[in-house]
Amino acid sequence: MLSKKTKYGLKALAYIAKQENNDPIQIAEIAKSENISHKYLESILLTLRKAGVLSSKKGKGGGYYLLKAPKKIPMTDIIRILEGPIAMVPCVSLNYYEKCNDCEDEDTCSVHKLMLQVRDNTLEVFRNNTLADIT
Amino acid sequence: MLSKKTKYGLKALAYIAKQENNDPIQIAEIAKSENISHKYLESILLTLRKAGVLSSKKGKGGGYYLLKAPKKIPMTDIIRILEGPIAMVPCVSLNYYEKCNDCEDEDTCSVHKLMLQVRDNTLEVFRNNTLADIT
DNA sequence: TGCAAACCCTAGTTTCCCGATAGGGTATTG
DNA sequence: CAATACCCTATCGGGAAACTAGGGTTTGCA
Repeated sequence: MLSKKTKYGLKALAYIAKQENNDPIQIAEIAKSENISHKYLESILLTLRKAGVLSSKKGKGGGYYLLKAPKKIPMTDIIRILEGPIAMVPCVSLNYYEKCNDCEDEDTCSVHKLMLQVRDNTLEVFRNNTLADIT
Repeated sequence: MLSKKTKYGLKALAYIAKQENNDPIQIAEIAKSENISHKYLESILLTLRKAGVLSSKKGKGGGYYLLKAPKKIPMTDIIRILEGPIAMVPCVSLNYYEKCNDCEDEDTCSVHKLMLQVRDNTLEVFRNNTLADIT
């Protein structure tokens, strides 16, 4: 299941990407439009800023804006920042690999093989979609 | 992320399906072989039994056995029993649909469109794999 | 018949983390 | 300098996930 953090983050990014120009958008505006708690959204945008997807401008007239063109931002990046691993099991994760402590051999593990297929398919969807595609 | 419940359940089912004949297998044997807590595995197998995937035999020499041939048991069934919805968001779930309370129109929702693609791809993997494929 | 093997079942308990809030700090504009 | 808006850390409640406890019931075999 997708966390609300990821969902809200995606919606917020889509909202920002939807703008004509790249002027900073205020948290309050996004929060109101997308029905997200102001404070919670703030923490999510902060995460995206630290990860280098967004940048911000302080003070009056400030807000958040994209650092790259929406077309240049693949879903894989955003999902990994907000949700973490794309794989359903750590032992098939590319970026967050972790060995299972209950199974000895991954090559013969029944779950491993199956989840590898799921990961590959999901990854393809996220790779073929950029922020521009979901606006 | 896949829950341990699902992971353990899949491993246990694969173990049972791997047997030559369909003689009952004891919980203890599976638990030991797959490094799963006996009691926890017991509750998982119980779920699978109630869902009609497994049946059991009580008393000495008893255990769990499959009700259908592994080839006839698609992954979709097992995943839905153990994990619940396959979709990452309730609003794109076939079997567990639920409307988002934060978004008004699903057709214009950026998250909705994306997650629909993911669901379709994941579903295809689970439909094309039966228990026989993961043994 | 009786004991031991195994499953049956309910109800905890513990741990973890998600979602959200609080409360201030800091920079910028006019 | 005052209002605006982002910056940052800490905390907290609730709920689910991952087991655990403790018995009950059925069955096979000596």
